[in-house]
Amino acid sequence: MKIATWNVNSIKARKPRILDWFDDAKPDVCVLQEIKCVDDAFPAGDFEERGYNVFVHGQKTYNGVALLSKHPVEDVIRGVPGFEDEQSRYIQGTVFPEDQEPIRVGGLYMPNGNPAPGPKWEYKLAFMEALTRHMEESLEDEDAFLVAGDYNIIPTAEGVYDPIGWKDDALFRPEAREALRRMLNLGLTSAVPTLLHEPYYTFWDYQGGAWKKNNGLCIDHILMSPEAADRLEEAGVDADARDPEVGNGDTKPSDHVPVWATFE
DNA sequence: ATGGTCGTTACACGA
Repeated sequence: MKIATWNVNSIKARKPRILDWFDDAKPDVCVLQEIKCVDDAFPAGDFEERGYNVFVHGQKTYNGVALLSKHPVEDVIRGVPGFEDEQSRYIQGTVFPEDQEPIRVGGLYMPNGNPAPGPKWEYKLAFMEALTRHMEESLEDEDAFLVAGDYNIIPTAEGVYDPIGWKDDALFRPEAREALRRMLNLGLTSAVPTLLHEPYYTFWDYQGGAWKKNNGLCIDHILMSPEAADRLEEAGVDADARDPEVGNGDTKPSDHVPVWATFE
């Protein structure tokens, strides 16, 4: 079973590229971030005709997340439990494959947090704390659980092309890296680094020719509970999706690329 | 040397 995450930066602007990727990558489950539309504006039909059940936690202009699954989904949650939030940044559901054990899948769009310090940074700190608490509570159930998405956190210096230049950025500040380590210390494991033993990026800014210079960041992650990690088979990053020369030339790429993992 | 991001929205903001 293949589970993917992708910050698409507008479902409307990106639709042809997204559908091409779905037809090629064929994820069983995919969480999308920054869909930038309300629930009713999400093009559910395009995914339903490909066999997906569609769950949306939308928001106009900013944010918005979705959960797509070829398998039945139950217990859908919108928003981080216990965290009052006007912004649509989290969706979760329990996926029931026909011939495998179920797995709870969370789709995350963490606040960016810039500029730091300031109210946006404070919001990010509060969100990270609430998400950590939700992860901790979820782990008590001791079943397969993962949170995939745009964490907006660079884990280590290997995850940024210019660590010194980014040291005060909300994506790389010590408090953000600490928050991610706190999640890992709960017992969660990051899927891609477990199997890919080299640095990698998942985001390249639109500005400054970042893609051509490979000025990337590693900010999209899949964190797995021990029970999910035990079932991990493969994991990867579809970096080609960032290349304007590859794929649908009429549609510009997202600044993020899909990150995925497969489970037995 | 020149211009040098994108998406949504509306003439600015967030990333």
